[in-house]
Amino acid sequence: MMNYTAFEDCGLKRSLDILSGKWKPLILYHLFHEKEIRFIRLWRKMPRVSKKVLLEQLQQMQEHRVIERIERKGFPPEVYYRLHRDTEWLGPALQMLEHWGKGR
Amino acid sequence: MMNYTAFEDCGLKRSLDILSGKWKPLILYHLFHEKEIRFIRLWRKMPRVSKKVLLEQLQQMQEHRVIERIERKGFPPEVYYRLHRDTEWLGPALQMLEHWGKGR
DNA sequence: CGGCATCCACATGGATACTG
DNA sequence: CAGTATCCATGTGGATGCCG
Repeated sequence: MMNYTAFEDCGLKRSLDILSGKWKPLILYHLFHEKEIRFIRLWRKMPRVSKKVLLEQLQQMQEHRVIERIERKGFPPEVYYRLHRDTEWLGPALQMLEHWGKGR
Repeated sequence: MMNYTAFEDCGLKRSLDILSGKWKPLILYHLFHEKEIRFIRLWRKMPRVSKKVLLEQLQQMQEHRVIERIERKGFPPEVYYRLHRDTEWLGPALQMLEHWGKGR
């Protein structure tokens, strides 16, 4: 078996804190599909979240460099979100979790 | 890039719900190290959790087949916890998360 | 349209004491 | 020692409305 000493300072906890929550996995799902998605469109895909909460989740994910925010000036405003590069390479791990999760 | 259609039914959300929380990542950490650990010993390693909460977390993890509970009859009672086999093969994914988490 | 400000409900975690 | 029962604090998510 592998050496799990790496868990010691619990980056694991930090990751899980960052990626989990009521809506973040769903957001991740959509961003893995669309690469770049406009806020209003993302919101329409998740009709059960309030705008406030969706925004909060997105902001937290920005702070943790899970996603990036792209703003195109003008009126009405246009804001897009996309995965951060660092998150893309996490894809395989997330897919394992996805697969594992289906068994429960 | 990979095909992330697998996220569709959001096993990802289920996994993250199951593995995250205030103490579960820590519990996982200890179990990845010790393989089989007695309740009281685990508790002493996590002095800031109340016994009640620790027990709750362990029970939930049992229900989701993340860990197994082993009881050795007698008095005083002896109860051990260990990772479920299905969780062990998740190790690599968790290590990626561990590594990724350190960067934030 | 994207983002805030309020106010609020409820689930989750916590302190403590008790039992077999 | 392992597990339960109470009671309680608080944070996270939610409904709604306003603003540039």
